[in-house]
Amino acid sequence: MNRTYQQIYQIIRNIPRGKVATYGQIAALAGIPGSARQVGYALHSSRGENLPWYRVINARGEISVLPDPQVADLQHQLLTAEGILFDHRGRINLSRFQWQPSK
DNA sequence: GGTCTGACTAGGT
DNA sequence: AACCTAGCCAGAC
Repeated sequence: MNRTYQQIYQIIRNIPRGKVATYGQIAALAGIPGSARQVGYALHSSRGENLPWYRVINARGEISVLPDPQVADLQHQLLTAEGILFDHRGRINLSRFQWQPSK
């Protein structure tokens, strides 16, 4: 595993309970702004890492289209269990629930 | 080593 | 607000 992936994982581990972060946000924090896709890839190849992967969502506040719909369902449950609310279209209010590091 | 794919995003329409 | 497009770059083949 390379250093960038480790940074990505470390950042995700820092997302506090009850908050979410976007792929692009994590990419920027990991020093690879504009490379949100790589964050998605890092997650995809991270099964086994001890990560709150479910706190990572896309920039529109939605659970991304995942390879496995059951995983998306699980993600929805886990977030709800932390007190994060979804609107009737399945979207999270980012201005309310997005993690604001160092602020 | 060229091409294609995709847990994405910002910007334009 | 929804849809389209170009840009993105690590893996898979």
